[in-house]
Amino acid sequence: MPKETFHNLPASKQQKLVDRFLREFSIHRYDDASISAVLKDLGIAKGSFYQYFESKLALFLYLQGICGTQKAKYVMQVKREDFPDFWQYFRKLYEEGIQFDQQHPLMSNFLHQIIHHIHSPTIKKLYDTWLDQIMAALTAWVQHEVDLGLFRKDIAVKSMAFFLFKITTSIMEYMRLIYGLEVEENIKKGLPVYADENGATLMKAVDEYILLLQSTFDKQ
Amino acid sequence: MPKETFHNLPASKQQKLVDRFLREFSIHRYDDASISAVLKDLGIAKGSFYQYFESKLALFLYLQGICGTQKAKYVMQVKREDFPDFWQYFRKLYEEGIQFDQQHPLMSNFLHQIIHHIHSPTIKKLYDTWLDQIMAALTAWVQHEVDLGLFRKDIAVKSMAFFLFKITTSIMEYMRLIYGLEVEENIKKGLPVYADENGATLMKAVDEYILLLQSTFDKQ
DNA sequence: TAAGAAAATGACTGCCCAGTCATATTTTTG
DNA sequence: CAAAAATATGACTGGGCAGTCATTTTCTTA
Repeated sequence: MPKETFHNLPASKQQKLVDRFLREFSIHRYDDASISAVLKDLGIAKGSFYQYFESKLALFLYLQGICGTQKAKYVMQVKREDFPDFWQYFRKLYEEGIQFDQQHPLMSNFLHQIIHHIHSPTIKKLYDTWLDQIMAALTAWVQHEVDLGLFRKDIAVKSMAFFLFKITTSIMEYMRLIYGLEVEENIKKGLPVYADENGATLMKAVDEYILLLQSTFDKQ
Repeated sequence: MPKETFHNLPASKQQKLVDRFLREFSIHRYDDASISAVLKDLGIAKGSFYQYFESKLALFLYLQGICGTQKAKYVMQVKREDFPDFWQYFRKLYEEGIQFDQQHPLMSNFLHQIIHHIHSPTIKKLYDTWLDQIMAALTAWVQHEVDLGLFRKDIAVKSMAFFLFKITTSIMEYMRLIYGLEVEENIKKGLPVYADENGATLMKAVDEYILLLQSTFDKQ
C-alpha cells in the first residue's frame, strides 16, 4: 500500500513514521486522527508524506496490515487440537496476546483501538464488512465446538458467536470498570496495554470471563 | 438549559428545532454533528441559535434531559416487585421500551445512539462518569437478585452487571448481525427503531438474550 | 563533474466547524 | 405612536483538516 518512495526510506525513518502513526490512530479514531499534526510533530513536510502514501486511508490500511500480520504470528501457533476443551484454548490465546502486547506495545495499542474506528463515518462501510467477516469466523469457531458436542445445541450458533464477539472485544472496558485499571492511559503512553505485572490482571479478567461464559456456552 | 428566549418561542418552532437536532445527534456523534448544517436546513440564522442555547453542549444536555425524562415515564411504571423473577421484569421493560419507541421515535433514536457519543473526544469525560453511574445502578440491580437468592453468588456482582450492561447496549447490533435488520436505516428515516410489526423482532431477540443470560446468571 | 532522476518542501486550495457581534427588524409597552 | 426591549441576522473570526503542486534540494549515475 505505501508507494515505492516509502520503501526506499532508511528503515529507521520508516519506523519513526509507523510508530508515530500507530500512536495517532491508537489515541484518535480514524476521522479524528490528524496527519497534519503528526507530520508537524515529526518535522516532516506534508508533501513528503504524500510521496510515501496515496492517502490517509492507504496509510491506515497499511498499518492495519502490518499489525495484523505480526499478531497472527503469535496467535496462529496456538492450535485448537492441542487442547482438551475450548476454554483452555481460549485462555492460551490470551496468554499469547500478552506476549505480543509486551513485545509490540504500539501495534497492540493500535489493534485494541481498532474496534472504535467503526464509528468513524469515513470508514464505516469498510468496518461493516469487516465485522461480518469476524462474525463468520467466530460462528465457525462456535460451530466446531457444537460439533464436538462441547457447546450447547439449543441456542443459535450465531447468537453465541455474537456474545463471544461482544464480550471479548470489551475486555479493556471490563478492566477499567472492574479493576479501575486505566488501560487507556497505558495506550496513551505507548506502554503495553496490560502493563501490570506481565498482564496478571488481564489473566484474572480472562478467568472470570471463562467462568461466566462456560455456564452460558457449555453443554449441561 | 436553554435560554429564556428559547422558551418564548412558539411551541411549534421549538418542536421543529428539537426534532431536527434529535435527528442530527441520532445520525452523527457529538463531534460530527453540525449545528451549522441543521440551521441551514431549517433556515434559521446562526446568531438566533445562540440566543436560544449557550453552546452546542448545552443543547445536547437539554435533549438528553427531555428524552430521559420522557422515557422514564414509560419504564418507571414497571416495578420489580410485580414480577416473580428478574427475567419477566426484564422482558416487560423491553415491552415498555417498544411503546416508547413507537410513540416517540425521534427520542428513542436519540437515546439508542447515546452510547456511541462516548467516543466523541469533547464529551468523553462526561460519559465516563455517566458510565460509572450506570454501572453502579446495574450493580445494585444485580445485587438485589443475589440477595433474593435468585442469581448466583460465585461471581462478582460487578462482573455480572458489566455483562448485563454490555449485552443490553448491543441489542441493535445483535439484530443487525443476526436478523439483518437494518435498525440504523430506521433511525436515519426517523422511524421507530424497531419498526417491524410492533417490535416483534426485538422481542424475539430479547427472548434469545434471556435464554442465554439465564444460564449465566441464575443460581443453579 | 554535470545532467538527469528522485525526493523534500511548504504555501496554497477548498472544505468544514463553533461561536461572536454590530446591525437590523420586530414586538412590547407606556 | 414613539421609545425601549426583545429578537433575528449573517458576515466574520480563528481554528482545523486532507490533499495538491510548482519549486528546490539531494542523490545517482554516466
